[in-house]
Amino acid sequence: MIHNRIALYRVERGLSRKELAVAVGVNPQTIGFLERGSYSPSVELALKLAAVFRVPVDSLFSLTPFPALATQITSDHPQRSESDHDELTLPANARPV
Amino acid sequence: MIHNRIALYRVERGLSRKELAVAVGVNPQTIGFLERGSYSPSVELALKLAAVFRVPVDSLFSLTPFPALATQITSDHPQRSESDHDELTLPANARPV
DNA sequence: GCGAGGTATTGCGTATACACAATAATTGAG
DNA sequence: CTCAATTATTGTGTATACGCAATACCTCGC
Repeated sequence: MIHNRIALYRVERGLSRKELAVAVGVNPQTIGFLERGSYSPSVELALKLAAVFRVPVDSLFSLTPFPALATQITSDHPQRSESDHDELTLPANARPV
Repeated sequence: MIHNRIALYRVERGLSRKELAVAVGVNPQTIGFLERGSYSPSVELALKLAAVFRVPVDSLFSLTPFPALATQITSDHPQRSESDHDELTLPANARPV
């Protein structure tokens, strides 16, 4: 089971699915499928998505659920600590967006 | 086209293909196939491999060829800089939420 | 010489990632 | 309201990731 933050990053960057699809060279439906179901694309696609968002693959895909945003945001202008982007220690019942 | 450093990391850690295969839950032939051909496994498998080696996915898989070791090694006992493990194609300005 | 462990290679079967088409539902702008 | 853009959903087809079995090669220890 794979979890991802594609919808999150996409919306944050103000991209439509079609735009993102074009950017990584797949069909818009593939993006849609990726965002709602949790399915595991090829690393190639994962790398392209990560490149578009300019984030490491590990912050886009995870074997464990991503924590909900509310549990991560401590301030509107957080000073980044080094290890913010990885692991979770939180309940699995929290729905990642 | 996908490139990877699986053989490199595996040998470095002193693992056989069978051991690595067991560690990530696939067949030894799959590891062998991964190491010689350049093919693109699922992110799930990529994440598991990265977890075994304790390195980011981006340092294990890349859309562009990895530089030969000789071009990277500057000293037999390098002092690790913060961004050594992150790769060539992506600038290190990763901006996690 | 022998056998054992690691690897390479081939072939076949199955599951699934992804393409593509069509339609419907939703929302926002006019 | 109408129209357009985005998204959701369903269905079909193809390529390929991966499992599994069998065989062969190479190197090392006996």
